[in-house]
Amino acid sequence: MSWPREGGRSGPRGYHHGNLREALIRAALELIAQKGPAGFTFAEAARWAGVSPAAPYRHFRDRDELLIDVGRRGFDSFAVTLDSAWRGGRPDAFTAFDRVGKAYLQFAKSEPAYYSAMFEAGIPPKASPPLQEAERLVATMPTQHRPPVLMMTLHIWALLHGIASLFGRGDAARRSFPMSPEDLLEAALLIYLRGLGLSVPPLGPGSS
Amino acid sequence: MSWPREGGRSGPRGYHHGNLREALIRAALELIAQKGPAGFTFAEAARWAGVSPAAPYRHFRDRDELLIDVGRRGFDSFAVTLDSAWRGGRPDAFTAFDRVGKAYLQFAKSEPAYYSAMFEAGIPPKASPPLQEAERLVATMPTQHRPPVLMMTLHIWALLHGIASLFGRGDAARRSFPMSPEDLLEAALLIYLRGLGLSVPPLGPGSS
DNA sequence: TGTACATCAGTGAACGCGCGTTCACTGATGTAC
DNA sequence: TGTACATCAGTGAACGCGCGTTCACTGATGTAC
Repeated sequence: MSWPREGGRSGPRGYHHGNLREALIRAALELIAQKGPAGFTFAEAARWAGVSPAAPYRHFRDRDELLIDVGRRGFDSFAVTLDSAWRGGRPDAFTAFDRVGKAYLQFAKSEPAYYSAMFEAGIPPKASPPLQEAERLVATMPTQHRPPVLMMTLHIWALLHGIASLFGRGDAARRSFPMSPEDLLEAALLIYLRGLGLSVPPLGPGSS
Repeated sequence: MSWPREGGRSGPRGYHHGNLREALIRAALELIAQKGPAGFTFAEAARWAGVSPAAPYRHFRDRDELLIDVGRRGFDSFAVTLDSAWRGGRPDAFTAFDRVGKAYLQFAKSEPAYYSAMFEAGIPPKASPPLQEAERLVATMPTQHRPPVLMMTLHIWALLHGIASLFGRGDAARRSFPMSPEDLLEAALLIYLRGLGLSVPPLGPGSS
């Protein structure tokens, strides 16, 4: 919380906002989190930033350009989060990958606006971060047991996205069940990897 | 294609539409397929049905009531589709379940409007059809190998929803990869069930 | 079979609203000399 | 260090638009007798 001239109107702000571009992006995130990607308007973002409705046009050509910028930042931040959870694959590939999976769910929960801007606003995901992480896991497997890397990657991505979308969202779209998304994910990963012939830690309480 | 007085203006239609409620629902489906659940408007649905903007109020209290009706019909139709794919679990549970999974993907692809109205419009899914189908599969397993039924059910639902959302949608949100969603699903199911200790048919070409 | 009447399912005009977008403008900031 | 000026980043008024919604209305349909 240390960006200059933040939205809190602390002190005289003067004619120039100082950091309107950032303020608009944060406003968009706030509004998307509240009403979904389609429910956010340019005018409301301007109002939220305490600025006239014409001001955003100094920074974004139109509403879509702002939305795309939000999505792009989401992917960047997502990639950093997952990459840092991997921690060089230590102490072993499965543990590291489980961490990545949980970071994925955590991101979907704590940044629902980013998540829906990325996966529901129709923005092409370029090189999707989860793909790269899954490939890392496969690369640690013994060659003879190694399944088609793309297939396995897509399986795990689909599983993560499914769990995150159905059970792990931080917004109103969440469905609630007696199991936490994290436990659900860990169990599914163990079962899936065992099905591939890997020896994985036993499934049980306290393993998370 | 045999509903009375369809939108095609064939012959004199007269003052009364004849089947406006149905026409509005079909208009909503068309518009949702084009622009997503948030992009459809009451007024445009009326225009699409060839009727004045006030007419829909004779059949739906407001826009939301129409959307909820669409979602409800989607769930009904979804349940019928999956149920019929199960075909009493014949000739064996795995084959039947694979059929259900493919019917799931097929539904998401051929009815993207229903699918997004059901899972993205914030409508509570009540008793979700996929849950019931997964429970049927678990019920056929030998007792000693039977995993927690709810867990397995949620795993498979998440996998289906993930594959459908990321790779198998019929609308613009689809991502393309060299593997078909159906092959992806079948392989994932086999690996997962094998991970649970079930003996399943070998994975190979021609198995779909 | 006809007629009178109630009800149903539309019309179309009107309203207030918020949005996206433009325009000429102006206060604030940075820079050359 | 001061001053003149260019550029930047806002203002606020205005526009046309489509939406949701209401209203009194009217044509079409069904029904009692």
